[in-house]
Amino acid sequence: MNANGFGTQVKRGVIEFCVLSMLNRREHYGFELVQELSRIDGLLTSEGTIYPLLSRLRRAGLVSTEWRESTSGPPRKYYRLTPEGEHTLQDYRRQWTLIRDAVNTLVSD
Amino acid sequence: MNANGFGTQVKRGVIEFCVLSMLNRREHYGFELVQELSRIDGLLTSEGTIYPLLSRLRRAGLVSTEWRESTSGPPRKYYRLTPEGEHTLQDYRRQWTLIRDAVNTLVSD
DNA sequence: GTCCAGTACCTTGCATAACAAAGTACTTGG
DNA sequence: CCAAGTACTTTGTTATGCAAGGTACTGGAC
Repeated sequence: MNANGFGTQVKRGVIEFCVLSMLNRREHYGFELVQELSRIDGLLTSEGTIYPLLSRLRRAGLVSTEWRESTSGPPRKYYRLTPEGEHTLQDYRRQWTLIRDAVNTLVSD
Repeated sequence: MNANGFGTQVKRGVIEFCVLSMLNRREHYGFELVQELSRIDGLLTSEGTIYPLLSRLRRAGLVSTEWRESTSGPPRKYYRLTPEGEHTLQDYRRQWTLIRDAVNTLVSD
């Protein structure tokens, strides 16, 4: 309800969209997604958000995973979009554009 | 998770923002908000969403209410922004701009 | 050689909120 | 007189962000 709540609630919707978009560009591992998103003003997030999200995307068949060794730490689990994931992303893009424009119209004073 | 889920999740964040913006322009009663929002493509909503939201805004001190008779139906509960509500709206505007631009940058291919 | 920070994964529990559904009550037209 | 529209409210379900805590490996500082 307060200032923090707004960001939280909006992010609830857009984080999944952002993750799919990032995976559409190239594969990422989870920790990397957390770091890259958190570097962006307004999208600060944490492992407790991203890892469960990635599990859901996997269960839904939108991403596939592959373990790979790292030269400097624990192994990493890489995620990439499946064809179904690409299709879903397209759909999200349409919906995002719709909602974004609706909101911009409504809230402009 | 599916196509419907996306809209739901994004709306979870922006509906409150939209309602505050609409109340900033002029007072509205609840049913009216449901109808006006639902006319906008991408913001379809229902009474089960708006009435609890208005209660929360009232409890948080962001809106004030006033019952008024209608010439054509049951009495209406009108909502208007409090000074604190206006302040919160300003804050939401900043956050929305931040997140909107971040998402637009991220998801543009 | 031991300790601490960093990397990288995962899970549990809590709080929040959209929505469907059902309920109340008043008004108007057929 | 009763169905449909207006208008408000509440209950239960479900989803999800996040804090917090856990595991495990690596490398540098002391």
